[in-house]
Amino acid sequence: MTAFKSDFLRVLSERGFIHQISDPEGLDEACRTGQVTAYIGFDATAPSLHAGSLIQIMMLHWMQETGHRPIALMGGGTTMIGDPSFKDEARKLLTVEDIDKNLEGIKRVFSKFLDFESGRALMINNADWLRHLNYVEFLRDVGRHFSVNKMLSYDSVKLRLDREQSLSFLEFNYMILQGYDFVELYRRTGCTLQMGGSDQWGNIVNGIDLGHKMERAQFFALTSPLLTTSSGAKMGKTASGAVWLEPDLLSPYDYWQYWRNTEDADVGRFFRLYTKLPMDEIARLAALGGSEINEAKKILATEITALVHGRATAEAAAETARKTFEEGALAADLPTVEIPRDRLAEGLGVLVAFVEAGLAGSNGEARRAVSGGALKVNDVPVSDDKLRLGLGDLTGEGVIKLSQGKKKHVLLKPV
RNA sequence: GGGGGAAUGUCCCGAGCGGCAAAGGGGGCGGACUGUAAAUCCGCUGGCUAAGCCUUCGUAGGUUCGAGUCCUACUUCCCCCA
Repeated sequence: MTAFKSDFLRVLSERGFIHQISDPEGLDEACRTGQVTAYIGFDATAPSLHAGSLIQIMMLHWMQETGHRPIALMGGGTTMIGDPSFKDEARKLLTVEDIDKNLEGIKRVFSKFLDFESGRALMINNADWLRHLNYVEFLRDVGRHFSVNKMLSYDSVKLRLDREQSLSFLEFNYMILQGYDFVELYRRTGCTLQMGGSDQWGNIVNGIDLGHKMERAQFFALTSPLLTTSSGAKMGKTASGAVWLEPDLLSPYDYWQYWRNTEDADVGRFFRLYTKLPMDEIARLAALGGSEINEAKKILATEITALVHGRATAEAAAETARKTFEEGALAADLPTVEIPRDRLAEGLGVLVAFVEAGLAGSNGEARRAVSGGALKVNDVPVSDDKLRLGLGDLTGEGVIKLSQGKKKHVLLKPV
C-alpha cells in the first residue's frame, strides 16, 4: 500500500485505482525493471460499455502512459457463458450474432484511450480460442487443475448459493474459461498481469493458480474498487440508469450532464479516476468549497466528456449547458427531435409532443407530469393536458422548447 | 424415482379471508429548500380516444355471477427422502 517504486503503480495508487494486488512487491519490481503486459477483459453483454467500465479503461490508459503494454480483451468467447460473479440470477443467453454486434460498439471506445500503433497496445478476442475448444481435451488439460471444493468457496458464487438460486453448470465454467484466457494470453503475448474490478478477484486468482500449474509462471492480479454511487449496485441493469459511452445511446450533452451532477463528495475522486489532469491541479479543484465547487464540476464534466467524445464535442456540451442554465436562453444544441410541419400545423397535443420528444414514456405519464407541474413549453408551465401546440408556438429560432423538470430539455423542430 | 414448497405490478424486494389496478419498502421521476450537489420534506411511479374502457399476479385449461386467491396439467427453481 505504501510507496511504490514503479511509475505505473505509483500513478494508480495516488489516483485511487487500487483495491487489491496479489503480490504488491513482486509486481512493483516487475514494473520497475521491465515492460509488463497486462489485460482486462470486457464482456459483450450490451452494445456499448458504460461509465462503470471507464475505470478499467483508464487503468489500461495509465499502463500505456507509464511505458507498459495493455491488452483490451474482447469477451467474444466468455460472453457465450455469462459471468455469474456476484449476480443473484443467471443472465439470459445472448446469441452469437448479438455478441458480435455488441463487440463492434465496444471496440470503438478503446481507440480513444489507447494507442494501438505498432503493437503498443493490443486488442484480442477470446472467441479466437474459446469458441472452438475441444471439450474432452480441455477437461484433461485445464479442467483437472481446478478444485470444485475451492471454487464453491468463493464469495462471488456464495450469493447465489446462499439465496438458494440455481447456479448452472454453464455459468460455473466461467471462471475456468477466464483462468484459461490468462494462460492463453501469456502464451501468445507474455501477459503476466490481469486487472479488473474487485468483483473479479476470485476469477483472476484462479487464473494465477492455473498459470503456476500449467506454465510455472508468476502471474499477478490487480483490482480496482467498485464504483459506489447509489445506483452503482445495479449499474447496467436498468435501461435508463446506464451511462453509455456510445453517442447513439446517450448524447454527449446528456453524458456531460451526468458528470456535471456529481455529488460534492465525489468530485476529487472522480477527477483522479476519470481525467488525466495532474494531481496538483486536481487538489486545487477539489478543495473548492460551497457553491464554488460547481466550477470544478463543470471542468470535471468537460474533461470526462472530452476523453470519450472529443474535446470540441465536450466544449459544445458545456456551452449548451451554460446557455440553458446560466442564461436561461435557448441553446440550439440541445437534443433535437424532428416533427413533420404538417402535424404541427394541424395542432399537436402536448402529451403526444412530450412522448415523441422522449421526455415521457406514455401519455399517461405525461399527464401525471402535468398535474405535478413538471412540464414546460417554451419555459411556460403546462397546466392543461388538452393543450395543443401549433405553428404559433414556434420561437424566433423556429423551434419549440419542451422541458421536463429543470434539467431535461428537448427542442421540437418542424421539418 | 418419492414427498414438500415457491413463482405477484415486464427495475428490484415483497404483502395479498374469492370482489384487486392489487398493501408496504427500495430504486426512479417530479416539486419545495439549495449551488444543475448531498441531507430533509411533499407528490407521482399499468395503458387508453379517461367520471368510462382495456391489459396485468410463471404457462394452459377448469370451477364460480366473479379467480392473484380454489381445482387440474405443464414449465422453471428450492428443500427433504431414496
